Amino acid sequence: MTKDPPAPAPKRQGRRPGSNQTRQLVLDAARTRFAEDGYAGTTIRAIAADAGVDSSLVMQYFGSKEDLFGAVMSITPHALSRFAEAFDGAENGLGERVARAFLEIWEGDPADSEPLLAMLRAAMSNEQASVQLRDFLQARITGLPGHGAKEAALRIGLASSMLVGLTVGRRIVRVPALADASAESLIHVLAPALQSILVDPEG
Amino acid sequence: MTKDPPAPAPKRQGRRPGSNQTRQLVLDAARTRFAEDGYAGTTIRAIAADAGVDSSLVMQYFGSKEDLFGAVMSITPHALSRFAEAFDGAENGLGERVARAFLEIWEGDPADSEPLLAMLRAAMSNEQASVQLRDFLQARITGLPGHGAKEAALRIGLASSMLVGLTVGRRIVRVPALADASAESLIHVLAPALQSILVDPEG
DNA sequence: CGTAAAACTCAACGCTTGTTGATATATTTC
DNA sequence: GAAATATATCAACAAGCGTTGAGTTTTACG
Repeated sequence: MTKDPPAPAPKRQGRRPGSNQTRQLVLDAARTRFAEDGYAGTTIRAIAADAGVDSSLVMQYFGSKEDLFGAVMSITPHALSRFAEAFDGAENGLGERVARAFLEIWEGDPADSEPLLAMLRAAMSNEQASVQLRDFLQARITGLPGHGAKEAALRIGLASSMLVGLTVGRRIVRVPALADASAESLIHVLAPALQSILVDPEG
Repeated sequence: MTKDPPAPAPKRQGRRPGSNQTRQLVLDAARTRFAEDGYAGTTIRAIAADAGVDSSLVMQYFGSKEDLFGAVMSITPHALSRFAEAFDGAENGLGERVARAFLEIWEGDPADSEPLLAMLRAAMSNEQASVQLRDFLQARITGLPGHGAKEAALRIGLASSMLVGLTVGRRIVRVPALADASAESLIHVLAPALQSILVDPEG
């Protein structure tokens, strides 16, 4: 039980921890690169070049490529709340609300969609990303009114994977029929399908 | 218009082109590796080790990693015909037939599913695979009765991407709710959704 | 000023990668 | 057996990778 050294005024001299500006620059470059090229396809050197710094600075900031990737992969609060509010509310129109929320996020600010894209692309061959995406989807899978727990999990899992598939088709494989379609025409076909998955007509 | 040299009996001497056995061994190892680790994550050396040969032999047979990958990626005739017959027939029950055909292929012979898995995994970061998968999906996108050409393309595209998403969830990200579900319980939820995508109730 | 700390760069390391040419071993025909 | 051709191995390459440690510049405090 010795007292901690008081150090009430630890004002050390020297340069202050500074602007975080470059760090954010690196983070942005990494986010875009990982989203574009996947985990294995992205190099620290390329990220550093995009950010206009030396590759060792990237290491100094983030420790390793894996750690940098971990720092990039995250669902923004905005995207998260957008999903949550779509699931809230009456069963009626649930399918359309979810479809609309999903498409809005993907058509909106890249800062919301790029981490998701990076996660998805990397989840194909990187275990860390795979676990993260799995946990995110799993977290969405909770009580859905009117079903047993097991069937509710299956239904939300299927709905999520359907949206994942849509993103793969539109943004990654870029199937023209999907990539060129307007959000409204997608919703028109998507909404009833999602509704039938989420709300069993016989339930 | 000079006559071609007749060369009726070009019986050259030397060892005959032989068994193709090793070549097939390499091809099998490559198929499994690419399906498991993706394109970037797979190394020629690993494939060669799996097949029990030297890595230069792989190069000698297939020229390059890209060419080997091209030789691996292919939809088997069995899988192809299974899909085609599911799309044939009455609108009634179309969703269930497609869902059933799809799951049968994935639960069946790995020789049918592994090239598809390799293709899908690699399509996330490899342009060649992306194009191949896009062409395959695009080829499926043809006349669907009762709709205009553009809407038909959108509907089949959406149905396909939904099935792609299911595979991502079950086989790649391995979301427990999907990976552990039985084929029957998946079909029970999937079939009505596919039906609503493929056959517009208002059409 | 001097000094200390942060921000940043430079040059190199050990390693793995796809790919290559030389070389050795089988197998077949003359 | 000799020659020719297929099959397979070996050792090495040039390039790129993540990563490291030492060194340089910039900024802030005393």
